[in-house]
Formats: sequence, structure tokens, C-alpha cells
Amino acid sequence: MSFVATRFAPSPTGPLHIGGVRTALFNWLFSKNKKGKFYLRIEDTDKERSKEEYKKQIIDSLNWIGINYDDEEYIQSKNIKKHQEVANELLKNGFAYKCYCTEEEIKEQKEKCKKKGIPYVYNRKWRDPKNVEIPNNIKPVIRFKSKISGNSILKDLVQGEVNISNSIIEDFIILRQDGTPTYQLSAVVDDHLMKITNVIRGDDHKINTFKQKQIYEAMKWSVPEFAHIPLIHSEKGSKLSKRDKASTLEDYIKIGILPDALRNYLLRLGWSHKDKEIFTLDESIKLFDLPGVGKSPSKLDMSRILSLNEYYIKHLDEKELFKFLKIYSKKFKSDIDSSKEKSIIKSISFLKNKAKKLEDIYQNSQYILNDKIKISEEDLKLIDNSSKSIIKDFLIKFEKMPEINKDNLEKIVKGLIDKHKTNFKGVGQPLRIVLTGSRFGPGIYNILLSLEKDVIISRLKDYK
RNA sequence: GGUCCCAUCGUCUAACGGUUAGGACAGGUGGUUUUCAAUCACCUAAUCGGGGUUCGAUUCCCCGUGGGACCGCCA
Repeated sequence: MSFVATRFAPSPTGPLHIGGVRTALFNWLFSKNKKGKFYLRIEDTDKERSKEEYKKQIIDSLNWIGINYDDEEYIQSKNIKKHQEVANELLKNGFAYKCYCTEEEIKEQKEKCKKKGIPYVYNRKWRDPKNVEIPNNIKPVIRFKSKISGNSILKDLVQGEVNISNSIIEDFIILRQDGTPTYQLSAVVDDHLMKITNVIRGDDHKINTFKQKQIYEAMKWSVPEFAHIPLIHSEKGSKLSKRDKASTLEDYIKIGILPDALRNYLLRLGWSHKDKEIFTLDESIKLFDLPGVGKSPSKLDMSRILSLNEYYIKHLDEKELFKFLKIYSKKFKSDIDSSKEKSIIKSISFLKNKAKKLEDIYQNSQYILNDKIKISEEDLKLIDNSSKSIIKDFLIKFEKMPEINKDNLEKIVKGLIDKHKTNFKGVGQPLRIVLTGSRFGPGIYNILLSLEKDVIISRLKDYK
């Protein structure tokens, strides 16, 4: 097996969105599967929009979901000089040329084409400037001499063979008027320098590949393999953008999605292995491959994410789950008081059964976390006089209880059912309301066993 | 508009010419139950349309139709 290196190359112009995370995941998985390298490259050559905070956020995001990269992150802007050198070499060797067209001139041309209804391609005015005078008041851009005739074929590892006519690829700019390199150049030079063997990226880059390949060829560099993965669509069915509601990783973290659940969801979005739905990290590394990637775009499905998350919440080691809950609560809700930790840990085994996300566990443990509980008007109505007498009787027995365990509690409850000629619900419901503030709580023994004795007594006393 | 890509249940997908078209999520019905859940069992639901090729097409080819991406001195 030959050596493999992949990279994820986001631009730090906003929070990482879910499509980017999947691209990173696929690259990472591919390299791990091949026992190769995976790098992170921050493409920050757009000075205007790139921000340090976003760079940090991207790194945090990858850490959160468990994607680790080799070496330090690679900062593209640090390599601008090298990009410029390559541009000059292309210029020297006749693969590129200076173009003195002004932006206005280009704009005019585009409008003309639009009016005529014909597709715009730069007219190559300065490609062969024999009979044109070079203006000395205009700074030129450097354009790449793109192929004019014939066809190009891309052998894409996901899409198969893609064949396009070279005439639709214009002489694209590689160095701007201010001398800075554009994406098309920088990406190629960096990928070459980083010895990237497989470029796995979104389908929206496919046309770029035809430009970039020409740079590799002009420089006589070996061309990496390309794999263009289909985009993730929003519920509307179009490319996911930052404006879509649940589009960034942060959106999922803040409702309490577990990293493993999202990793598993993203893995299965556009990739499959037979009928298998749940993949451990190791399994996904072992099984991931490019032929398993589908060609059609897929839509985001929140209920599916939630369902997977529910699965991981239920199957995760409870100590681990508590750790996640603690971190989550501190970051997005309020810190779990250390005096309440014991109760929460005791309760997590049943709390997790009605949770699809960490947020649910947090919500459902409010009766433990808060010293005072609120009972809604509606629930309060259910605490009538007969309920109160049940609570009173329960309290008397409970206070005298030598040891709080399920057997002893069951004895009390059974006794009360007989005495008050009611059923389990008749006893359980008032206790649940008074103890948790809600009709819809955990099982009554679970509540009784998880709350501190004095808390139970004081809550019951309020309603006896 | 031009170029390219895509097309199986509502959604994610399996079936690499021969299956009663499978699984998962969602939805529905019922069992269990201590409320809400959870859980168990069962059910509904798809090959975009039209032509070929073939003994046989979800699968291969062509044409429609629909959806999407790209068309920046952004990446």
C-alpha cells in the first residue's frame, strides 16, 4: 500500500458547519484506514474575512468530535511567499501571463454577455498581447494560461469519470493585483508541499479541480487523487449554508448531542456499509472506504440525530455520561453543585431512559438540582384532601424508617394502598408531584431513593 | 442561461442483471406498565416517466422530467 496523506482545509471565516465536519471526518477516516497522515490546514488568505476566533473554534470543534490531526495546524497565509514564487515560475515558463484589464472592464464584459445570453469566459485579451500597448498606470493580475481546446477527464474516486470541455475553463487569476495569491494557486502549492495524496472535499469544488490539475501539470508535479463527496442539503433541499437553522456544530453541541452520536450520524450520511447502523470509532476506521460513499446529496434529519444520540446516551458508561452532563451543564446551563452530584449520579441510570439529549437529562433532574420546586396550578389541583392524608401517612412512616431501601418503601406503599383503598397510582402520583413538581417524573421508588432524606421530608411537610 | 452532477419508502440507505425490493429513523396499532418515558410485537410506506439492450432490469444505454452544484481579484 502506498503512503496516504489527506487534509481538511477550512477557511476561518465562520463557525464550522456540519458539512465541513463531515468532510473532515471522511478525510480523517480515510487516512486512518490507510494508516496515513491527516493534516489540518487553515486557509486564511482572505484577510478581510478570516478571524483568529474562528480558527480556534475550528480546532476546538475537531477536538470535540475526536478528530486529531498530525503535526501543527498548517497556516496557509504563512506560505504566501512560496505561492508567489510558483506564480512567477509559471510566468517565466510561459504558463501564465500578466493581464491589465481593469475590474470595470471585466464587469462590462460580463454584463454584455448577460445581455446577449451567452456564457461569460474571460476573453484572454492579454494572453497574447502583441498588438496592445501595456498601460503603465495599471497593476496587472497574473492569469493562468488555461487549455483552450480539447477535453479534460477527471477520474474521481467517488463520482467516476467526469468529462468537460476545456473551453469553459477561463484563464483564471492566480495572483491578484496586490500580488497576493488566490485560492486556486495556494491550494495546489500547499497540497504539493504537504505531499497530499488524496483530496477529499465537497462536490462544490469539482470545477476547481480542472483548474488546479493544470497547475500541477505545468509545474510537473504529481497530481493527487480526487474524491468529491456530495453535499449535505438542508431540509429545503439546497446546499447547507450558515443561515440554515441547525447548520453549525455548535448548534448540536448546545442541545447536548454526544460526539460519538454525531460522528456516527455524519458517517452514515452519504456512506454506508451493508445494513450496519451503529459504528464504534474503531469499526468506522476499519470499514471506511471511498466506494461506499454515495453519489447523491443527502438531507439533514434531526430525528435521526436524536435517535442516535439516545442510543449513545443509553449505552455509554454512566460515569462517562455524568462527565458529559457536568461539562455540558456548566457550559450551557448552570454548573452542577458538588453537593448534588451524588444524587445525580444515583439517578442517571433512570434519568437517561427518557432522554434524547443531555439537555433532557438536565431538564429532568431539576427536582434534584433545585432546592425549591415549582408545582403548576394544574398539578396542584390533584393534591386534594385525600392525597394530603396519604402524604401525611407516608411521611409518618418514612420518618421512622430505619433504612431507606426499596423493600421497606414497598411495604409502606402497599400499606397505604390498603388503608386508603386506592391503587398504586393513588399513592404514587401525589408523592411524585410533591417531590418533583411534575406528574411526569421518574418512577416513585427511583425518586425516593435518589433524593436526600431531609429533602424528601421537607417537601412532603409542605403538603401534608 | 451555460457546464457538470444526481434520482429506491417522508428521511438515511441496502440490493454491484434473477430478492415476496431489505434495514434504520420517523409515523401507526397493540402488549407490558406507576404518570411521562422506556421496552416488546406487529403494520403502513419506495425503484421519477418514456423508450431501448436482455430470457430477465432498481441495476446497463438513450431521451424527457425533477432536484442540486459551479459559473469571484471568496475559499
